[in-house]
Formats: sequence, structure tokens, C-alpha cells
Amino acid sequence: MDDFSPERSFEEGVRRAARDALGVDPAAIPLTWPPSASHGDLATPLCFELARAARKPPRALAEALVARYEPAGGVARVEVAGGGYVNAFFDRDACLSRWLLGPPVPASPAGGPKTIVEHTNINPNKAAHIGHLRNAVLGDTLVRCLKRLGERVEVQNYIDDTGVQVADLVVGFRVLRNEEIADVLDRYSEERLHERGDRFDYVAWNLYAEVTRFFEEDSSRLSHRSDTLHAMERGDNPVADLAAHLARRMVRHHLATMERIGVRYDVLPRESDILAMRFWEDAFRQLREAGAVRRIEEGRNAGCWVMDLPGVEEGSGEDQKIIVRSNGTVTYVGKDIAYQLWKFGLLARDFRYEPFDWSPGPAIYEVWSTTRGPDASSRPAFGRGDRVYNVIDARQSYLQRVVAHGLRSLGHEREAGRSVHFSYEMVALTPAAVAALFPDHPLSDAERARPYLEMSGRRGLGVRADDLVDALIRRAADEVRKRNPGLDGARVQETARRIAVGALRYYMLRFSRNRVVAFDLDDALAFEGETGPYLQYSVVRARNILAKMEERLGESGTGGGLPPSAGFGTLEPGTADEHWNLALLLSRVPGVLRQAVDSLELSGVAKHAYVLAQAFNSFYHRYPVVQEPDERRRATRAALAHLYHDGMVRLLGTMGIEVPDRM
RNA sequence: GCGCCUGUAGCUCAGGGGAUAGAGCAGCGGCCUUCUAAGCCGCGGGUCGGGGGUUCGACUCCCUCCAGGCGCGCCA
Repeated sequence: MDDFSPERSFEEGVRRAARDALGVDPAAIPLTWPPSASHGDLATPLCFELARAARKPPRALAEALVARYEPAGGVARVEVAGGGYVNAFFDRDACLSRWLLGPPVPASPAGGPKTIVEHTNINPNKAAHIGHLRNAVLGDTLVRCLKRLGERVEVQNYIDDTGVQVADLVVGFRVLRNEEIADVLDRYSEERLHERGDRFDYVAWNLYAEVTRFFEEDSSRLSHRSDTLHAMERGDNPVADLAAHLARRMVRHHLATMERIGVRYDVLPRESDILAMRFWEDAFRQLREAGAVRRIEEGRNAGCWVMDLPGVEEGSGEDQKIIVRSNGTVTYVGKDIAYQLWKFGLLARDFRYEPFDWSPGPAIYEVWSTTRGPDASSRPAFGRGDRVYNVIDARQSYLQRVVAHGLRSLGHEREAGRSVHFSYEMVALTPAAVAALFPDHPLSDAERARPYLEMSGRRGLGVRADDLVDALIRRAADEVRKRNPGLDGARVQETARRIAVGALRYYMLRFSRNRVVAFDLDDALAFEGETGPYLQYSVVRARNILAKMEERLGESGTGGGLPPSAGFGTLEPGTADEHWNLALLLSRVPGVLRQAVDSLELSGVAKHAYVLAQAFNSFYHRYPVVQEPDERRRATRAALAHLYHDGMVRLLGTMGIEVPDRM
């Protein structure tokens, strides 16, 4: 596949014409999409920009430019429009023929620079909720888009297995439930829980909320927490082993939940291993030697090591961050700096790795975990990224800034610049949703007046991820059975699963990232309108057309490209634009993906897919394909259906949405 | 107090300095003997939070004010 691109051809043509006709060499050719096909396929407002310096009206410049433009490479002609736009019209038949040959395969250099995406990062002490789903869907979609653009990507899911939250769960089992450690392992084994119709992460969900209340009722009980934390820190004792066990079991659940929606990871770095491998020692030494941290001798923070943040107003509270506490222990952000250094290969140490232990259940897929045991003899290389995306919600912006500053103050300017915080807003619940889902939860008047309420694991306020997925699957399965009587159970389930995942992932992607998602159950469960199933359905329709073309007419409808007799000229007068629009929108997909990744605004991908599906559904409704008597028209339309089908399957693939065989 | 984010149709949201500000939902009215109606077509609905500025041109950039959210821990 060569690099056929009318867009680039237009860009170069305009550049050449600008030089020849106007004597200017613009740094960049601004491109814009005309509002409708009748205006053209691509446009540049370049002449508006040049008008001032040239002291001539934009339209005159545009006319001069157009006169010298030499059409080539898929651009059929250009014309002046409006007050000075230069609009390009593509050679439609030539474009369609080339596009039918399939997309260029991006070269994926096996040893080239690697991009690391860290996402999900759920505390391993309770079930995943819909806020985690937004994180995972955004992260996974970013990964898929990067791969589609030809990048080598490593997916990391950081496991904070040493924190207070895990300790609290240990306290819950040992103190609140008054269980012996051996009994916890037995009575709360996956098997025993299953017999009772329960599951481990759901037990933990409730227990965690209970423990929070337990502490609130009597703060002296917090000694249980600190005792547990100390035991976990010491290691090699039954309490520490229990904590490790609980965390691992929870991670297993999180991985299983995410697997349901098509999200996987390459490696699970554990915080306990960051400590065990003494990453912090090396990072701290580097920070001290570079003078990036300093010890405070007096005042409130006496005895602490802090990092000063330049450009932040003094006294704002954000100008100085404690990295090492007065008792000598490192804070979360300190560990994060060490971890970030490791991701770029800037640490003198590495983890050791082993395949993740999926027991007591079967392995779902191969994923690596860091370990304190021996390093696997044969394994992929992890870390040493060229660029790092941290998918973390906007509430952590400050800490992410501290981490980037840490890199910068060590002289790693390049890495700090390539240390990207993929920030997004949280998923929250409306007061109405809280009242409906948690009837026992009292809401104050102030809370009721708020636009939304944060979910809270500590209060057990939240919609669990698997509950939502289950509800989506049930609803989808009902609909599938209704529409496809006689379809066997396994196929109903698989179809329903794909629809559910499509609905969920689209819902999580359709909002721009800086918008708080006030979760609405009815919207999330919708299958009509701007939803994932709408997109999937349009592809199923295209597939049906192609299948019937083979079945009834024995016409492949395309695989071999556009038949010579076919083309847009064969269509009824006045309908060509609408047909062409489908191909044109598909041709813009690579640009849309690039733009989405560069801006981290993945909602653009979702939106474009939706606009495409709308265009196809309109086409489908108005223009018969299989029923079309004119052979040339039939072939042209089948070619478009084929192009749409393949292009849309790939585009949905970048969002992790699979298309069912039927719906 | 300081910083970041948000404010567009009844509701939920798109909108790359550029052409007539668009979708979905909800409402109303049509379209299933055709390739699946999870669909299509139509109607109604807008001081783009207010005010200033930059620009040939501002929903978009800058300033300011208002309203709401988040952050600013020796928690993670």
C-alpha cells in the first residue's frame, strides 16, 4: 500500500501554488472541513491569514492561488468559495478505488520507542465501581488508538497493596468479623463464597464501609490499623501474608471485571515491590544529590524532606510538598516519583517479575506481576518507556505536577515533558440516584441541593462495575431474544455481552474528559440514539447487505476493488454527494485518531463514529443495494457498504467495541 | 485565600479562530409487503452565564465579574 492521500496532496499543492502565485511560503497550511459535500471535501482558510500582510482581499489571493494550482494525487479540482476559502474536490472514483484496497498497515517497530500507559490502579480492597470503569475505558481506548497509529505500547496497572485501605480490610476480617487468619482463608475462599451466593470483592465492598464506621464510632480502634500497617511493613508474618493474600484476590477480581469489557494489562507493578526493591533509596539519593529536596530544620515541617515547587505562589499551600516524613518514611508522591523514574529507565534498579498468580481460579490471560521471589528466566522487558501516560483523575493533578517536577529537577527535562497526566473528571452520582440506589442512606438538605455527589468507597456509596455490566447484559439479552426468537442461549449471551460492552464503553467515551459524569442509569442502559448499540447495529446492517449480495446474487460486492463500470457517475442525479459523504467521513478516521490522541480527547473518536453511523443509516434507508436493479449502481453502493463495514469495525475496535453477528 | 475545571435548546452533551451554532433524550406528527424499525423523515425549542477586549471574523483567544465543582494532608 502506498501513501495515497488527497489531503497531503492538497496541502502540497496549496503550498506550491502559494509560492508560485503569491510568492509566500507559509509555515503550515491550515486545513478545515467544509460544512457539506457540495462545498468540497477539504478546504483551507489560508488566504484569510495572508490577506493582512499582502494587503489584498482574501478572495483575490484565493483566486490567484487557484489559478496556479495543479491538481494531482486524488484532488480533482480546487475552487474559490465564500470570502476566500480554497476548497478542494477529490477524484471520487479514484479515491474509492484506492480506499477499497484497505488501509495502509502501520509499521510497528518491534524494537522502537515504547509508550507506557498506566491506568485502572484500583485500590485492592473492594470491588471496582463505575469511576474505575471510566478510567479503564479511557486508558484502554488510548492504548488501542496508539496501537492503531503504529506505536508500541506497554500497559501497566499499578497495585497499591501496602496502604491503609488494605490494612483496613485486614482489620475488618480480624477484628470486626473476629476471624482467625486461617479461617479467613477458608471461610472466604472463592468456593465457599460462591456456595453462599456471594463473592469476595463484594464482601470487601461492604466490609470496608463497616470498618470505616467502626473507626468513626471509636477512634481508639485506629490502633488496629496502625498495628496492621506495621506488621505489613515488617513482612514475613501471618498478618502481612493475609494482607498480601487479600490484595491479590482483589486484583484477580478487578482483572476479571475489566476482562469482561475487553480491558487487559501487560504488567502489574506492586507498591510492596517498589519498597522491597528499595526503589526509593535510589530515587532519594538522586533527589538529594541534585538538590531537588531539602530538609526542613524548624517550624511545622521540621525534620521533613520537602520539594519546592517553582511558580507556585508561596502560602497557597501548594508551594512545598513533603516527600519524606519526619519519621523517615516516604510519602505516596515520593514513591510515585521513584516509580515514574523507573518507567523511563532512569532508576538503577528494576523489579523482578513472575506470571500473575490467578489462583484459586483459572488463568484468564497472561499478565506479569512484580514479585519479591526470583525473577522469571524468560520474560518480556518492562519499563524503559519513551513516553508515559498516567491515566488518573483530575483530583490528582497537583500530585502529578509534583511528580513531573521531580523528574525535571533531576535534569530529566525530556522525560518530564513526555510524562503526560491524562486527566479526566470523576464519575459522580446525582442526589436523586443516591436516593434511589441507597434508600437507607440519609441525605442532608445541603447534599440534596448539590448537582452531584462523589462516590465514596468508605461509605459504600457507588455503583459497582459488575452490577452495571450485569444489568446491561440482562437488558441486552432480553432484547436479543425478542428480536431473534430461536437463537440458542450461548449466542444470545455472546451477542448480549458485546452489546452491553458497546453501550458501556460508548457511554464512558462520549463525554469530553473534563466533564464530570453525573451517572444516569437510564442513559447508561440506553440502546437507542447516540449509543454503542446504534453504532453496532449499523455495522450489522452493512454486513447483512454484503451477505445477501453473495447469497442472492453471487456478487462479492467489492473485495477486489471497484469494478470499472461502477462509480459515482452511475448514481441518480443529486444523490452522489450523499453516497460520497460516507467514503469521505471514513477517510478522515486516521486524522480523527491522531487528533484524539494528541489532545487526549477520546470523545472525538466516539463522536466521529456516531456521525459515520448516522450517515450510513441514512444511506441504508434511502438507497437499496441488493434490490437495486442497475448493476453498476448496485456495485457502487455495495462498495460503499463494504468500505463502511470494514472501516467501522476497525474504528469501533479502537474503542474496544466488538460487533455482534446479528442484533 | 490560591490554583485547575465547568457554564451552549426543557434534560444530557458535541462544536479544530472561519461558512446557516449541531446531536441525542424528552414532546408532537409521519414511515415496517423491501438489505433487521436498536432504524429513517419532519415539527417545535438558543441573550452560546454577564460585561469588556484582540481580530477581516469569537461559542472558540485574552481580561473581568457571576454561578457551580475539584484540589491545595507528615492519607493513598
